[in-house]
Amino acid sequence: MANPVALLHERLSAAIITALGPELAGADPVLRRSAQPQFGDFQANAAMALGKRFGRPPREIAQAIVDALDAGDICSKVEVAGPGFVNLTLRDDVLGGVVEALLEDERLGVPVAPSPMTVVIDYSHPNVAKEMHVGHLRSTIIGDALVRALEFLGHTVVRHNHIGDWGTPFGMLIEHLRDLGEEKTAETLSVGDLDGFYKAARVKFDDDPDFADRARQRVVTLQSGDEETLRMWRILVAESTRYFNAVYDRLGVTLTDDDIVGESFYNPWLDEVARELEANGLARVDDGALCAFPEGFVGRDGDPLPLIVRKSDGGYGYQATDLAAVRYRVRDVGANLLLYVVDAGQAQHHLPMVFAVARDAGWLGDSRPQLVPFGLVLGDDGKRFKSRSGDSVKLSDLLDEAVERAVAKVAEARVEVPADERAALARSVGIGALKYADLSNDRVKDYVFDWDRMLAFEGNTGPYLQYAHARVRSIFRRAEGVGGAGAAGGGAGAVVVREDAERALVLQLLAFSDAVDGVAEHLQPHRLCTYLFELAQAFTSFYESCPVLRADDEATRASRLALCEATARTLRSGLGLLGIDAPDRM
RNA sequence: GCGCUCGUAGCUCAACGGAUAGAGCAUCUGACUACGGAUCAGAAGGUUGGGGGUUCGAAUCCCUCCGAGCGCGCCA
Repeated sequence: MANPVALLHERLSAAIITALGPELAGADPVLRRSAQPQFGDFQANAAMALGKRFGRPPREIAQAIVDALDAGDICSKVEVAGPGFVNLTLRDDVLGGVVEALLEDERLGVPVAPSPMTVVIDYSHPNVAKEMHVGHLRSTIIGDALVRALEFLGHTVVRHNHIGDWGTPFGMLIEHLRDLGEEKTAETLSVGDLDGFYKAARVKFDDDPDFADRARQRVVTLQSGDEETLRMWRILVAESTRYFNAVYDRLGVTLTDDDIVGESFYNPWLDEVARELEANGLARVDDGALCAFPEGFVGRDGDPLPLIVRKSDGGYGYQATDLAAVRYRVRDVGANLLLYVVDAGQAQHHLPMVFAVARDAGWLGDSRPQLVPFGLVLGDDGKRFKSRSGDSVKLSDLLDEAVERAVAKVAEARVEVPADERAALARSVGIGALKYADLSNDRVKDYVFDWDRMLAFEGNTGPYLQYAHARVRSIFRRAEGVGGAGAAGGGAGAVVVREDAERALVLQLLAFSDAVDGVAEHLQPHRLCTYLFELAQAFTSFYESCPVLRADDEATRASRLALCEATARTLRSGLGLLGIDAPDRM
């Protein structure tokens, strides 16, 4: 049988039409999981709103829908309750069929999106010759999780790593490179001392007027396209991206060099962007700078807030670059949806202004720009997460510590892990814990960083989920060892759902599709985290109360093995969509 | 001053406008000759920052006040 929930949705829609008339075609039956298990498996909440609309008691409407509903092949019980809820309980044989179908389906019951989009997603965006820190961590892993979910749903996703590789600081950085020598520069950047390099340049810029003059001059030379200056600029970019890639690799994200479309990429179009805005009357010169004043943005004094397209010195800044990027992503990439995974505080004026100007200029067409803002990482003092020295925490140091702590945890493992697997396992656990701790919180809120909590094997953590997965896998190792029937492959026998714990597990397996949809629709990875945690809990509960290998009879054993198989695959797949490994043993 | 975001159990967090606001941690009570106890079963813990409003129904939407964080002209 196809997904019984989807079927039920169709039948309820049909019943609404039968009961209330054809004008209700397309009405949402408001089908949800039940608030409480004792009410049933699902509830349909449409009757209350419809009662209002038709001026009839909601319970009467609910009863009419139930009378018109043809769902005997799906539900064992359908009843009206409370103010007008329709409570629905699925048949046990239907639930058994669900698991059999899931095991036949590579996609684990997640359909592809009916109307696939082309999505450009702007995330990670570190700055050349500048260290990556926790803010980049959030952008990178949230963006990466969204990418994976959107791609899984069949959308075309174009990653844009909008690295900061252009603009004023490069005068200073290139001059510092010249002073330091190319070889020494490459060495410094490749070992990851990006902050050291940047700060040294900064200090010279602030303290040495002569250096500052050279730096300012160098920006002009760079932007005018001087080949020798560009060559030095490329050294900075190449060494930095090599370092970024090393971090991405450790982090296990999908970004590659092919995804780098930095600020410099848009340089050739900036003049055109400025000219077009000026010609359209959308920008005018104010205080020497070419500014656009989109409606609805006011500054401190209540004056219109400018978006500075071209600075008074004739140069272009990030605002022009972002305008050109919108134009490029819509016109040349063909994006329907533009996502920006950015710090919530950082771009609260800037990007909405860019969107407003781009819309006024007609560059957006039917495409939709969408901020995907995220909150701060806080220390246990409730303030912005900092290292002991008070600096922002280097992302690479954070990764080191995560793996280091995981090594210690893995050493305590009860199950012998072969020595050659230990390093990889510690990495999977440490990095997974770090990512899960971040992704499991509502993206837009600040969250408190706590090593002990994230690496705990109890509670809503990465390790708990990985552990649940490893336990299921362990059953299969044993089953194979014994050589019993239906050992590994699964999907062989009929699935019989009898115990409460089996029922709860199957209902949770059935909800995977909604969880993935929720991530894509709301751009919130934490929905999948919550789902997987509940799945892991449903499994361990089943695991405690329903013997698998020692089941009473062969049919039950095969049925429960199939449940285990579906659980393991869903856990692995779900963790995979979050960018987290699912080791077979830990 | 204006704007944006947030405020839920002691702590960390959930909850497409739906029923009695749910988890985890910590606390307390149970279950170990274990298909992996890094677990499970259960108890206790709440005026959803305060006050109004809309709605059959509000943690969720609107207004207001309080509190926290962030932003507001040539840096990104």
